[in-house]
Amino acid sequence: MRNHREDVVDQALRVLDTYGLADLTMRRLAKELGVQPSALYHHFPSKQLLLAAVADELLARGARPAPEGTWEQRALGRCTELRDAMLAYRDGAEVVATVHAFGLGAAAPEDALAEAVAGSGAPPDLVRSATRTLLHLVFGHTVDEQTHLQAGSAGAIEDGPRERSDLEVGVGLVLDGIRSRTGAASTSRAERAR
Amino acid sequence: MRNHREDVVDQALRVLDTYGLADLTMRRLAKELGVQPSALYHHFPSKQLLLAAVADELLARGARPAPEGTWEQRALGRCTELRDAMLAYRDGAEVVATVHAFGLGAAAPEDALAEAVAGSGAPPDLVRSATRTLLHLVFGHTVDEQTHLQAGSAGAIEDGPRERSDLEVGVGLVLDGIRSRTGAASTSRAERAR
DNA sequence: ACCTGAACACCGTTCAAGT
DNA sequence: ACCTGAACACCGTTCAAGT
Repeated sequence: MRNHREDVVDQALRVLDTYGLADLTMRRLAKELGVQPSALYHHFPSKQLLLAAVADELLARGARPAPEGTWEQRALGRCTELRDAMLAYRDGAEVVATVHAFGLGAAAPEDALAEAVAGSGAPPDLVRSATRTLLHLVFGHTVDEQTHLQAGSAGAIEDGPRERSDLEVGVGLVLDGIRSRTGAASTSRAERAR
Repeated sequence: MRNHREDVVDQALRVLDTYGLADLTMRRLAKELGVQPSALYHHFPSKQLLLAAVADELLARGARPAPEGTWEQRALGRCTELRDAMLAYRDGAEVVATVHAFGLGAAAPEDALAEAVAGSGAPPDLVRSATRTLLHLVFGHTVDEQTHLQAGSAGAIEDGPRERSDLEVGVGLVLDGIRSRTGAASTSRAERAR
């Protein structure tokens, strides 16, 4: 029955998707792996760090080839890539958002988004702020969306299209904001606005 | 020892601020009130609904008089009001964000922000999307900020100013985005962008 | 390197019964 | 209306010991 780290993460993702985050407990996961709960601590020092690995793997599985086009199209592409990756697993958005709130999780998704935003030509400080703004927006929106999708799974009328456009509108507002700061005036207005 | 609903919420806020969200358990709260854990279920049907009442009270205590000025100034005022209210209690941002993610909590804070955003003259759909965008931004940012503030309380160098400006930059980007959609072209570009 | 067995110190919630 | 007492079905984590 000897498991490796990857087996544990893989089974955790399976438990998450099947039973939800509330049932993704160390004991439940151990049982599913045919092992004692204490055995998990050979692979991860805490549940929190196990969850971080789960979030990283979840996002890695939803990764897409780098988007092409204008920087706006690439930024929007990265945002929807994140959204779709989180929606692909039950409670995926909550897992990723929680891990991020604890300051854990890989930096790759944020870096990829920052690369696209940097394409605007904005100064580094603004790129950093704008990237974090977009990340918060995608996380918050997707947690909401997933909650409603999962709660309303019994409902007849699906409000998927409205949700989708809602994220795109939000991202669009931020991208417009970046453009309005980097486009017209070459005076460092963003610097003084602090 | 007979407690009312408000006594329970008040004590919960005290426990939250003193020991943090992880220690705000039904059993701990009951002990602090000099009561059996089961007694709390006379006042609230579940911990989740107790937390919702705690989040509402926390925001109510941080409420400020309606801000004046342009709609941008009023919107920013509402965002910083929310931020400051959450930062006033230990783990306040996490409590409010969690309650909101579960679809609970009062609508008043969102309504107040929506009122300011509506001052832009944007169509109702855009006001709704922009308001939710700002809310996600404020929650996400403040959870991050509070995590860092509490984690780095032992550190010598405080990065408060950078954090503060970071939220204001993010909000500014969104407000600029709204203006760019409602200002120049009166053609309903926002409608077609869906 | 990976796991067992047993324990420690907790959880949220229910329910019959008391005043 | 508000609370007690007791129970049910769980948690995350530690640690000595096994192979």
